[in-house]
Amino acid sequence: MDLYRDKDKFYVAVDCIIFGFDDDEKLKLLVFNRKIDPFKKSLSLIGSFVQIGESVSDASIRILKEFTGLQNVYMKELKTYSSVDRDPGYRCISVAQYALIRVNDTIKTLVNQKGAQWCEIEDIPKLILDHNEMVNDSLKRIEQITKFKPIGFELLPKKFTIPKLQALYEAIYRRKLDPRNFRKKILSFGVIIKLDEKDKTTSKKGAFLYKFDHKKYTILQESGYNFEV
Amino acid sequence: MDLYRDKDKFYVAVDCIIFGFDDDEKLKLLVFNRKIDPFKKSLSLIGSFVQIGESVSDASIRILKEFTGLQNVYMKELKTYSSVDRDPGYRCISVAQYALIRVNDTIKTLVNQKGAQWCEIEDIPKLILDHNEMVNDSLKRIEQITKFKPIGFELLPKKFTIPKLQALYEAIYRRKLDPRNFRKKILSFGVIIKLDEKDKTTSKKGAFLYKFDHKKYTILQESGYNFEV
DNA sequence: TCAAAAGTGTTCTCAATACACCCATGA
DNA sequence: TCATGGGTGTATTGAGAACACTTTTGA
Repeated sequence: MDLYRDKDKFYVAVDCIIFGFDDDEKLKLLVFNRKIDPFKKSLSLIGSFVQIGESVSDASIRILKEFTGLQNVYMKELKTYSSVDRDPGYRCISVAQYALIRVNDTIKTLVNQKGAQWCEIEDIPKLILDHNEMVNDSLKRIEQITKFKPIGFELLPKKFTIPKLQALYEAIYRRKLDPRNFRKKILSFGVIIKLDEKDKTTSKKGAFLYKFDHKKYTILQESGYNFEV
Repeated sequence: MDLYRDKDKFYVAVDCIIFGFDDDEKLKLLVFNRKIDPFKKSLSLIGSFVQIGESVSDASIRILKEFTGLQNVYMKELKTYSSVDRDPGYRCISVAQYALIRVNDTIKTLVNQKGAQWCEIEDIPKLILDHNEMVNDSLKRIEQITKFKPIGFELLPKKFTIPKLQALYEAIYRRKLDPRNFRKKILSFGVIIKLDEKDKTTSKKGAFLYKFDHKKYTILQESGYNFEV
């Protein structure tokens, strides 16, 4: 006996809003150039159908790995998109997930091989279905979260300078920040460690490199210092 | 040709975490006494399968109306629960939604007729599947949101006193608040209007009644005063 | 020597907190 | 008249915002 036999079933998809940060200090979005139907030759987020033997989050981890080779990425659920007519072809519910990654050459190569590309946040093209809405909703969410949680470290290399970190936050907030206040606030979190090296690629004087203190961050989080939204 | 024919399909459910606030100044959760299989005689959240012709949010509005008679309720998506083994019987993805409502006698009667009941937040029984997890996640979320958004008004009658509103916030935060500071902060939002009436049911002196200024609230929200998380 | 980015300190304002007494009234 | 809950004001603290100059060094 199937108790649920008269219930409707749905295709369930995940769509990933993947933000990348590169040396050019601009926030980018990963978009996919569709080579097959449906929506051949259009742009979309990267996504996939959820398979019966995986959770929604498993599915998003799977496709993120496929397109970028990355695992253990900062990725969170945004919300579900389920309007009856959101996909005119098929009744499909999508769970949007946003992720933040640091872009390097390996990733760039893989992304290209997969037929995807990075586009600038200030200049996002028309995407299929409700994907532009998903991007806008994610941007809002990330702005909110960075107010309470030092989130940007996922997007930077292991060693980074404070001016680089500031550039990242400016890209996320889309406005300029005061360098003195920014430095003060970031250091007050107490989760970055100053190194003895300098990065001289962007100035003659050179800027000190820092690293993220994962241990301290974990301890802070666990001791009730709750950033999470 | 069905492009998606080889893709898996899922039962999709909504489960509603409905918080109610009553004259006894305690926050309550609406739970359902299951009279049929699966999980006959267990307690669960109220929920339903999403139907092919409705969105997830439509489904939650539908069942909230069925159990409480209410429409236009403050209800938000929490997140999806999709572990492969979350429901041992069937592969089902659930989207949890939380809602805040004010309890009155009409609602109490309807809730009882439907085989549901209110239980105190401090003393939530074992619920089926991952429903206890959903409740805990909602409580955290609501606590977060009330920090930035004057949310509690949904839970009070049209006319209310400041001490009542404070009792509600104390129920949500599960701690005592200072009456002077609370009053100052609430009034500083500028979204409640003092009336000429007093409520004398809880004290001899009586407390002034206030009403929520929906117009002003909407204007504030629209003019970029973004409370939303 | 100078252009260009890195680094530093102080003041001001505002919001959050802590805290104690008077008021009005029905019983 | 008094017990009960309603209502008010002030001082303190800390975080965030505004703001200008010095340092370093390769070109």
